[in-house]
Amino acid sequence: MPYTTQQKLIVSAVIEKSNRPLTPLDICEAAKVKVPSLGIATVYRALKQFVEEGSVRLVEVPGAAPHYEHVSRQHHHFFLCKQCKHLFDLVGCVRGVNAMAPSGFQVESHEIVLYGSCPDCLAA
Amino acid sequence: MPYTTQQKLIVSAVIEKSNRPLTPLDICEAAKVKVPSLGIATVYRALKQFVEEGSVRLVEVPGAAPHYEHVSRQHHHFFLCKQCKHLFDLVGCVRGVNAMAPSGFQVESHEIVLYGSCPDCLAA
DNA sequence: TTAGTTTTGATAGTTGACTCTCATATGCTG
DNA sequence: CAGCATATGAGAGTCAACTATCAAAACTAA
Repeated sequence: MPYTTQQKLIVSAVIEKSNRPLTPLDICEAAKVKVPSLGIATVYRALKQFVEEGSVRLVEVPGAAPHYEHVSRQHHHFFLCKQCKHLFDLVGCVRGVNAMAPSGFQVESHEIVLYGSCPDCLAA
Repeated sequence: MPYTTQQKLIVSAVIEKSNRPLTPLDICEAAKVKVPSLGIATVYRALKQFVEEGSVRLVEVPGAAPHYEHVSRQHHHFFLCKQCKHLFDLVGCVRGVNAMAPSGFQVESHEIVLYGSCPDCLAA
């Protein structure tokens, strides 16, 4: 049975407190503030465990590295800034998306991603 | 200035004639029928040139390898079968997608992907 | 055709995202 | 707190998708 360690607690806290999906490296950076010796392998191991337990979700977006977010966040989609590569959340969803499939196709889920520039990069 | 070679002509023809997006390996396989000695590096070089010229478009979908398609194909989105990993085209698009972005964000494009099972895999 | 430039194919190398290994450290249970 | 199970960190290894290298071949303009 898994042990509860400082590293896992910090990694979990970082994900839970973030207001956007994070990459394993983002998480490692942020967690090092509390546990400076933290290795990337430990972050990956923690993420794997959390995803299996169901507390964290993998977010895959074309054109971006894999990100992770806490499952408590509701159904939503993403905005990927082409300049800084940051992923932002979009609130809400468009109706009728699943109806785009032709008959005979069974839709299980969908993903919507907008691409462009975020306010910060537009200002710079 | 770029030369016009047999290899590039074949690669271009393969992409143009396909009714779905292809991976570099798909393209290499198909083109080898005409140019058996074709190397994968040449396919990548041709793809890079075509994308720069604007005649071919890169299609990135999470859960699938990078695919390429001819730009003459109209705006559309994709259905990824989770079983056979084939990418299918969807006709049409949903209105109001770009309006999902909060003010301050500049949207350039969007991508919609449906995930599920295709008719063939459902039948099997 | 010739001369110069570009392209090709085979293969080695690179990159990013993990995953494994193992000695050491930490957490848990009695 | 003793003793065993699990976890950690550092670095090596893996894997897929490219990308660089370079001698030989193909292309183009004159």
